[in-house]
Amino acid sequence: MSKEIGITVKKNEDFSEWYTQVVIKAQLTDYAPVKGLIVLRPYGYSIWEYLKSSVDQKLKVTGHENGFLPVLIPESLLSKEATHFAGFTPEVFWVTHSGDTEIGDRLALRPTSETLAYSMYSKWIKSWRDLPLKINFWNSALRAEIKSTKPFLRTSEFLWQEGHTVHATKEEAEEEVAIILDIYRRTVEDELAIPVILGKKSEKEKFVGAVYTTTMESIMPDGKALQMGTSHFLGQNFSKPFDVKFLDRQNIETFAWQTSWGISWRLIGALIMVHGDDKGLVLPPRVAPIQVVIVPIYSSQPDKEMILKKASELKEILMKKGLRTHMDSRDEFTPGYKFNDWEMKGVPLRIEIGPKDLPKNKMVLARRDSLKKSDLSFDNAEDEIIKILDEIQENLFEKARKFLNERTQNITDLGQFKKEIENGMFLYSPWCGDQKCEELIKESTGADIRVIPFDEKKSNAPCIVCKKPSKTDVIFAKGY
RNA sequence: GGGACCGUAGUCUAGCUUGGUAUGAUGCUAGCCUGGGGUGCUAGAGGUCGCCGGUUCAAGUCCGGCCGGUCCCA
Repeated sequence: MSKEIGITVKKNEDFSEWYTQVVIKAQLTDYAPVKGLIVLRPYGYSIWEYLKSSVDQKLKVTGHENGFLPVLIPESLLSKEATHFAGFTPEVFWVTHSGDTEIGDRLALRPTSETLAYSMYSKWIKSWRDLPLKINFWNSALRAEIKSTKPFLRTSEFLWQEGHTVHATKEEAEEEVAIILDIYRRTVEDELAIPVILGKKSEKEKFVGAVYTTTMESIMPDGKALQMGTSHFLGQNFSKPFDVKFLDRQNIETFAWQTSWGISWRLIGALIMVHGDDKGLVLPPRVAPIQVVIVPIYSSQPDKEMILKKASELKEILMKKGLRTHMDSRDEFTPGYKFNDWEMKGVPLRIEIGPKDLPKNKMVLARRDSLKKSDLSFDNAEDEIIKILDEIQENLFEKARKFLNERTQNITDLGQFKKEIENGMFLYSPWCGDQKCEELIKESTGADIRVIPFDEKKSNAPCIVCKKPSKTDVIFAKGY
C-alpha cells in the first residue's frame, strides 16, 4: 500500500536518488546536524565492524599492532612537510580557541596522521633493533567537504584505518606496501565480493608526500571509478623532515624508509552501489550483519505455537553453525511487510516457515541475490543453507566481475575514447607518461588516469593524446 | 568552482500566487481483526510550519540573511 516505505526509484533510472534512499531507508545511516557529517546507525555500524575485524585479523597475522593517536595536530607539525601540507590545507578544520582563549599555534582536526605519528616515531626509533615498526590506527579523519557530500562516499568525517610503518631498508618498505595492498584486495574481493584492478597511481594522482601510491580501483554501476584503498611508499620523504633515523648495524646513522596505507567506510558505499537493486540493499553473506532471517507465518494460535517452536529450533541449529541468524517474530507486521523489509535491508537468505510447510517437514528459502524461492527439507538443512550462502557470495562476485569486464575496453583512438568515456567505460589506453597529456584528457573529457595496472601491457600504439611513443597502457575513467 | 531545486507531526504531503494560528495519508499508542508479498476497523496522542531578523494590526504564506538537504555541470 504505502510505497514510500520502500525504495521509490529504480537503480538504473535515478542512481543518485536510489543510493540516497537506500542508505537512509535501510537504516545504515542518518544525517547529522552539521553539514557533511553522518551518523552511523547500528545496522550500518555492524557492517563496518565485520569489515574492520576482517582487515584487523589479517593485519595481526602479518605482525601489525594497533595504537591510538589524538585528533588534534598543531599547525607547526602539520606544515613540516611542505607538499603534504599544501595538499591537505584547503580541507583542514581548525581549532582556534580553547574556551575564550585564542590558541597561538592553532590545532588541526586530523586530516591524516603522518605528521603526528612520525614525530612520535622519531622519539621511539634509535636503533636497527627497533625496526620494523608496524602500527595501525583505527580512527576517524576530518576533511572539510565544501560542496556535494554523499553518505559514505564523501563526508567531512569518515571512519578508516591508517597504517604507518617504518623499515630499515627500501626493499623491505616496498614489500610492505605490496603486502598491504594484497590484504586489501583479499578483503574487498573475498568479503565484499567486489572485483578490483591493482596498480599504481600517476604522479598527478598520488598521495601528497609519497614517492608512489599503489591503489585498487573498482567500477560502480554508473560507470564511475571508485578508489577502494591505497598503500603508499613514502621513501624517506617524511623520515627526513621528521627525523626518523636509526643507527644501523655498521653504526651509521640512517634515515628510515616508510609506508602508509588506508581503507575507509567508503567501502560500504561501494558495497551498496555494486550489489544493491531496486528493492534495496543486497549484502554479501560474509559481511552481512544478519545472514539468515527466519519469518514465521501463522494464523491460528495452535499453529503459532508449533511454528514458533520449530523456527526457534532452527535458529539454534544455525547459530551453532556460526550463522548470524535472526528470527522476526514481530506480531504487528504481516509476512508481506517483513519480506519487503528484510529485502530492503539486504539479508542474503530468508527462511519462511508456515502452516503449509510443517506437515511436509520443509521450509521455504528465498535468496536475496536472485529473489528465487525454493523448498528445503528440515533434515540437515544447515548444510544446505551454508552451501547456498557460499553460492550467493560467489554469485555476487561473478556478477560484479562480469560487469567490470564488460565495461573495460582497449581504446587507441581519441575520438572513440571520448565517446566511450561518456558511456561510462573503463578505457585501457596507451599513454606516453607525460602529465600534460593526462591533464589534457581531464580537461576535454573529465576522465582521470585511475590506475596504471601492475600487469603492464604495453601496446605498440602511440600515446592516445600526443601520438608520441607510449610508455605504458593505463586505465582512464571518470571518478567519484 | 558554476547552476537548479527543496525544508510544514517519525515519514510523505496540501496550503504560499491573493497574509487571518495548518490539510490528508502513512507511521505511532490502545483494543479487536488479520497473516504465504507492504491487512482492515474503532478510538487516541503527535506541530518552535529549519533558524534569526524585517514589513504588517496580523507571517507557514511577503522580503533579507543564515543553517541544512537534493540534483545537474566542471
